Amino acid sequence: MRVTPERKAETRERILGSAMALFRSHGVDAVGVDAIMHKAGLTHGGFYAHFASKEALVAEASAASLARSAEKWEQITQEADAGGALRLIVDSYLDPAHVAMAERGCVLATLGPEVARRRELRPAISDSIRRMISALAGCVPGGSRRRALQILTSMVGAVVLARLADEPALADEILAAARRTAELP
Amino acid sequence: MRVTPERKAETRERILGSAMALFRSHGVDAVGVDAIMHKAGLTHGGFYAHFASKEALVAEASAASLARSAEKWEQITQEADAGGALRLIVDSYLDPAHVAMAERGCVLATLGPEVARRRELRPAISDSIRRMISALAGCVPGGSRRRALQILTSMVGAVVLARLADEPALADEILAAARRTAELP
DNA sequence: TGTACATCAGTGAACGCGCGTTCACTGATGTAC
DNA sequence: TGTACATCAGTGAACGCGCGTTCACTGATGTAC
Repeated sequence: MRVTPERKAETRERILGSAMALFRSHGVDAVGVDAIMHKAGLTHGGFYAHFASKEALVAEASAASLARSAEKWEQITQEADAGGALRLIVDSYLDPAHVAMAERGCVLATLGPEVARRRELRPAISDSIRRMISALAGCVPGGSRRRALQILTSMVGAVVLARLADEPALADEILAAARRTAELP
Repeated sequence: MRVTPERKAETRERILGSAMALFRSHGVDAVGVDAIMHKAGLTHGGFYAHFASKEALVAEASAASLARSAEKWEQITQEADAGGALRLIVDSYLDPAHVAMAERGCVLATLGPEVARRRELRPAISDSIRRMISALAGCVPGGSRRRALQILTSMVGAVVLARLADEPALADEILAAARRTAELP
């Protein structure tokens, strides 16, 4: 059943979206092409009309997920004053809701080590990391890149650690400490 | 070929050691029982004389790897004065050599998200995290638990991010920023 | 101490299963006249 | 505008392959007498 280019693009986006959510929830290797296509409302055979291989999808999905985060941060810094933007970014990142909803969470904290093992993905991921650092630096006193890195670094570590905590109290303590590193009470 | 209990225990440790290294290098799902046993100098069939299943090995290997890190930190705090211990822990964690050698690296940064998805592993992992926090708090001014959490959090995030960097300069900048969070130049 | 039997760590073939990928087919839509 | 053919997104059966696990077997060592 032939379809307009627009509808084909929509289907492709739907597959990408399903993949982004499933990879972040369960990890790249634990999610099959079958599950991704099913979540997108299709059957597995049609996958190869949109992507050359599962690996190609992994590359595109992880890069796109993180680029979306970078874009969101850039928007926030453009729409709010420096202090407000920093608060918005940090509070939403260190929100227990972010910890709980890995399927929509930051790729750095959900798939960081898995993505790092695929060397060919690093350039695209690093581009988004640089954008995130710049966005943070733009709303930090003095525009300090080092301060931006300190904040990014502790936010990513905090979410990774909070997800490992077996008690909410420990997770909350971890998130609160990272909030302090960003100099927010 | 029957064997003394001591030799059996040695073999078991060898399998565990192979698994710990391979999981950290390539991820849990990318490493098969076959590869683990081969690295231990055995054939795959013998695996089940030592572990009930691959999942049981994953649980034991990840918990043991992290417990070893916790133990190392505790030893350092006992053998050095506070300032020296903090410097030793932080410098070795934020060493580019740690970033490069994932197979011997901290489980939090190599397998954090993967382990977090297996809920049943969280208690054992959290126990080690608590020990690491206590060890750090013991060598931080005022014994501050919050300071310990801030340091742990940024160290884990820094290693995750440094492994994603496509250029050594970016990785070094990330590690240097985290070193500053620990108030080391 | 020496002999006969029991044990069981480790081997390697075999198992079922789910994976990524391929392929013949379909039918709705695009294009040519 | 209407008709005939070409295209190709999506279907679902089939493929080879590697995985986790099982199992009959082996032979070195432990135990009983």
